[in-house]
Amino acid sequence: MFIKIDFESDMPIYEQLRRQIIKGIAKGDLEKGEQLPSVRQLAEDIGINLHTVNKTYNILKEEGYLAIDRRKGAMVKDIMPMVDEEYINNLYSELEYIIANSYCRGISKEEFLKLCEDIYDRLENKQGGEKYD
Amino acid sequence: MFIKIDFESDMPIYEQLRRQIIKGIAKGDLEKGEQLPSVRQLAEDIGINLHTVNKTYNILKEEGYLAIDRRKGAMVKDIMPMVDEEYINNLYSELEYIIANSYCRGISKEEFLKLCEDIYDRLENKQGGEKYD
Amino acid sequence: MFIKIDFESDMPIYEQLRRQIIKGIAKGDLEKGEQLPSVRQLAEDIGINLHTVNKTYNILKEEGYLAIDRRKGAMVKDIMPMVDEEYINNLYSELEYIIANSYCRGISKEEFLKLCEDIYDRLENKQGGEKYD
Amino acid sequence: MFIKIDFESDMPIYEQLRRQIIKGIAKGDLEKGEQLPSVRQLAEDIGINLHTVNKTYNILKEEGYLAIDRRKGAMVKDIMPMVDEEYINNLYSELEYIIANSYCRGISKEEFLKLCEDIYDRLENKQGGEKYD
DNA sequence: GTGGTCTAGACCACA
DNA sequence: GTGGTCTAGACCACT
Repeated sequence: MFIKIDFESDMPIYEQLRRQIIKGIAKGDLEKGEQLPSVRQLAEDIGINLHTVNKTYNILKEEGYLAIDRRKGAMVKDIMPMVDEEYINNLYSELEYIIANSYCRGISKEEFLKLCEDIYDRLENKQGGEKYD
Repeated sequence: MFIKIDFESDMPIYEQLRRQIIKGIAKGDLEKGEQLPSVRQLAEDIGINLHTVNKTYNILKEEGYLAIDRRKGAMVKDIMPMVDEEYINNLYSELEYIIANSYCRGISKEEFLKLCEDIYDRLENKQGGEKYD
Repeated sequence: MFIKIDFESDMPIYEQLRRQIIKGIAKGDLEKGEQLPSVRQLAEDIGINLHTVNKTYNILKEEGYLAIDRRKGAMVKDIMPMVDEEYINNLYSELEYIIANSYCRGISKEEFLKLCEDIYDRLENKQGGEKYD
Repeated sequence: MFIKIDFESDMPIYEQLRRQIIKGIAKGDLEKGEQLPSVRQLAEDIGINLHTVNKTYNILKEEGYLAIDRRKGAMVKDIMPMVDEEYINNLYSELEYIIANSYCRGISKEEFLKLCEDIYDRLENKQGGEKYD
């Protein structure tokens, strides 16, 4: 599994896990329709509590990333969650803060955009292709 | 004061306050060398406890945004904090997550970059010019 | 626990506690990776408020002495904090004052160096050997 | 005047001033019997409150560094304060902490002693000779 | 049970 | 008046 948890981070474990799964989906490491490890399995692999994995799965289900089937466990949805107004507002507010912070510290618009572009490009090229790394 | 706290938010008040002050500095609402309200004053204005404001001020001091002068209280530093390796790593990791999330939801690279560019432009034009709002 | 607080001292409790923990680490009373008492536990043992202990733990975390693990609470880091320029400058300035003060009062260079050497030797011999006290 | 105050420091101004005067005496910048600027004068020069200078002078008088004459103001005593048990205890405890901190961070005994020796040498050579700098 | 957050009120040091 | 410290007690998030 590609999950790495930093137990000394300020960020809750369930949130670290959530973000890594989303990154995994974006990168194509987790393909649409793919089944995720069971709560028990993943918890053991990472060395965290089973409830923590469960919490993450449920949040991702709420967000529309996962479907949870009683028999087959969690799987990546075929259709990704949509962009609603709330998402845009949060994104805007978050970016506003990040950019303000970077701007104050002297990171130019060009540098920042280049960084974002690189990250996007890496995603687009990796899509469904992590086997060729 | 230009501070708005969302008491329903999951984000701690001191962190909301911290971010708004950073945004305020980036926008030029708070100018370099400018004195901030006293912890008591600001706490009263916002309707929160003075310790919460104090915590925010101290974090911003640690980060290099504020200086706490024994005579005049908190003020915006003349020199903004630098970009160090830790900052870049955090920024990268944060953006990686945000972009993964947006990418999954179908926001194109162009849309995302446009959004960032707009935010940057708004900052650059506002800098030192909040009088013309 | 080996902590002794002087409630009459001008030095804040959290700072006394911080120094004693650092001394404890240096002496080997607290080993790398060792778990510290919970804030509540230590606060009760010492007879101070848990927030005061919490403050000390957080400062030591910032300094790189402790890691706060979400599962196990505070523990001594495996890798000690580095010496950076800021540390050297503070050390120099502090020693400059201490030596000036001692020099004025007639403490000779030899006496002073001997004192430092003794303290160093005591640390080096105690390291990992507090069982033989 | 050779005084530099850092208004953003955590150390109280009166204590910064006190330490710099002691350093000044040790270096010979202030000679025994020499008259110090008046409280008013020094306060104005440094840009601090007159009470703050007054507090420093009084502490240094208590410590035995200064004599305060109603007519001539403060002057450096001909005889420096002695080393008493309290002084030694404080010195020891302070050094113990400083050395523990340095030791943890990997500063070797030799490095530390060299640093102290350098500071001592610089004092001894400067004694009464700052004019030849 | 752990630490994190927030509130509240007190007292003190500093300037 | 300023921030710094300490106490106290409550609630919450996380595991």
